[in-house]
Amino acid sequence: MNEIPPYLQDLNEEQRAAVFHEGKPLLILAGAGSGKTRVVTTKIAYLIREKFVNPRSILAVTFTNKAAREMAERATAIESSATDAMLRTFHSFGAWFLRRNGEYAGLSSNFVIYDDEDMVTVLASIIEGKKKNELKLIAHQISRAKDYFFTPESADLVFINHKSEFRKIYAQYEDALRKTGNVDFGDLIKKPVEILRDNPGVAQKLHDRFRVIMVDEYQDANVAQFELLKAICSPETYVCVVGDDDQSIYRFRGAEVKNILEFPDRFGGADIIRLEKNYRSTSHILDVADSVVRRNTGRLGKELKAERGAGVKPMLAFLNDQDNEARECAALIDNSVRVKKNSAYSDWAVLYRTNAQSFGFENEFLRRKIPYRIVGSLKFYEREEIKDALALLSFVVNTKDEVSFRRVVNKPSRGIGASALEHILLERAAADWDIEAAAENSAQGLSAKARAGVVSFLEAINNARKTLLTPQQENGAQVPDDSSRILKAAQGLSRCVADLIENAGIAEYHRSHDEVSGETRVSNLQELVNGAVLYDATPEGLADFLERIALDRAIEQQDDGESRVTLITVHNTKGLEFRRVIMTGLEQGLFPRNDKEGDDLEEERRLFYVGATRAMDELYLTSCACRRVFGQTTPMAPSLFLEEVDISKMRIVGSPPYGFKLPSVKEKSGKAAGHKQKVSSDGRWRLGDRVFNEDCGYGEINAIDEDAEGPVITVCYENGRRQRFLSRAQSSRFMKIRD
DNA sequence: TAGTTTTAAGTTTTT
DNA sequence: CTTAAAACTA
Repeated sequence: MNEIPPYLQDLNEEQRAAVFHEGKPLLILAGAGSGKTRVVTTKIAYLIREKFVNPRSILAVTFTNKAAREMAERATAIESSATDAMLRTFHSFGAWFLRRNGEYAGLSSNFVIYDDEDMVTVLASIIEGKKKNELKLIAHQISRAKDYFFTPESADLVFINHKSEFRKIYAQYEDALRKTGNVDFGDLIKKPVEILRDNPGVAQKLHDRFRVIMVDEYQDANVAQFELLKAICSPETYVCVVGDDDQSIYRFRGAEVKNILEFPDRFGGADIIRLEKNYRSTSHILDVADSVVRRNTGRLGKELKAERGAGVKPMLAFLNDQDNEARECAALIDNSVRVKKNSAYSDWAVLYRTNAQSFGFENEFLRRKIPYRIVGSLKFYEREEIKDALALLSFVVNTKDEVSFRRVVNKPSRGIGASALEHILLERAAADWDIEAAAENSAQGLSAKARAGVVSFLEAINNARKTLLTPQQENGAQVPDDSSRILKAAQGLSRCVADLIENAGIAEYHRSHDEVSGETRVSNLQELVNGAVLYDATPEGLADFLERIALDRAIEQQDDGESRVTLITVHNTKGLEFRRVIMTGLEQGLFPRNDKEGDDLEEERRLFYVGATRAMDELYLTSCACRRVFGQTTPMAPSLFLEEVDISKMRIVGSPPYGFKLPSVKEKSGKAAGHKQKVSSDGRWRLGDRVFNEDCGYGEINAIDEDAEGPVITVCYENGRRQRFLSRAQSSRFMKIRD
């Protein structure tokens, strides 16, 4: 027996088996916190170091950029040459492939990637008289179709939308998209599969390059991604996928759990290794998470064993409203960091179901000076001025880009209205679908005003292109000495981007348009410019920059080493862990979302499971009695999950709203617990009495305390409000109702 | 036709 | 409370 190298020593038996495994395809079923990232990164290092596999022939695919980065970091820490392995998301791999082989699908290497909003613009250009919401739905369905690898001709398209109209629109959309020379997200997966299928030579080259392929979070792969995986694997490729069916949370995006179930069949009798030892969470936390997800039918089922002991019980807090929730979370964190020696802000994460919920926490944390960072929050790249600037850049890169052209041609106002626009676009057919050429050729059909506008637009584009192609000229640097190269590296693309935004009048447009918000918009543009600093001032550099933005919208958080609380959506936490986690907003309609049922409800349960299993030491759940929605306070019922959860493993604080019965829990705990009584000392009130109040409606007496001033009564109303009052101060506005 | 004011409608989750 | 569509004015 060979001696075991140190980096393999702390692995358990199953983990080690997974790392050493070779030959047949391998499916690793890895529960939450069972060390699967560790297995993948160790395996990469092991293959390079012990099996002399060329790092360049290893491909590891993940679902988020963050996961890809983390994986690269950890693998490189063990084996430095792992830096040459390719670690990408599925989409980023698809883009990488298409930049090199797009010609086989009629794409040039400078395509840009359309987001959902751009899809809607394309649809709007081919369909008349549909509202934006309808177009959004169609765009969504086209995305789904591509996730399932359906073409406009596929018979199965009826499962997405049964109308024959949809088939027609999908076909027209594909046609319009092709003319722009660009791709949407779905194409990044679908087109590579088609190219590999139709061009054996291309496939052969790829098969020669990648001998080892690993997929992380495999439960989130959709049908098209599964097809891509098959297409990049040859019989000689070693394939290893890692996943957990209980953590599949992207069904809405076409993820198919059956990819996991069918993997052994589809990949010729794969070996299966289960990792069922959880090293992350204490057992009470796991029990709480498991008690909810076990209600799901149709799961592989597994016993996750906690290796860390029982720990403290998770806490469930019933609170009044979202302001209360923000304050309580802030107080909890602040207190913990202040009091406990071993608690830092960075140990904490506040989880929520929707991005919109982050606002309340941000405000409160700012007020209390609690340092935080927000993960995700796509808002920045959705701002109008940013989209304008990016559209301008996209058009410079690809002058067939109709979506971007429409967006910026008349911004600032150049007198080019709808009719002029249509005229220019009609000229495209004679100009090989190049819009810039079409605009040049369209002069005679336009009004004098529009003609002048077109000239000024073309000028701006041309200037931009000149700067991009010959960026060094402005320095007059004949000798390419070190200092000019350093200068170029430091300025990168950002100078060109800044010039372009100025010259094309985007910045001026926003400055003059609205004095108040104009300045913020211009400073947002400046931030975009700063982001371009690392990229070359060349068309390729620009294309790289745009791709990064399209595929990885998480704003680069500067790591100043300060310890910060993490604010994050539950979806975004996948693959992360925190010592202390607060899952907020456990209310019916919010989490789980609106009356989800069947498979959708099961997905929400898995989401709960993912969130809860992020916690290592402490888990807190909050549920509010009411919440502001559309600016109006509306009553909320506690989440269904709070009825399903194993309550014996939790501590409860506060009392649930009117009418909600926790399964087998004694009355209420908390402050009043010590001197709780059935009847008030003045005999006026009885615990559990129904009462009516003009302002709040029906309610129930929830607690009776005795004070120096006499009895204090607490009422919970059906609308979620709660009220405390002195018995003797109560007037006739209150009516008692006997059962 | 471009820009503003009024009115109606509406909240997932992400590559 | 915010955003999109419709209606309106210069």
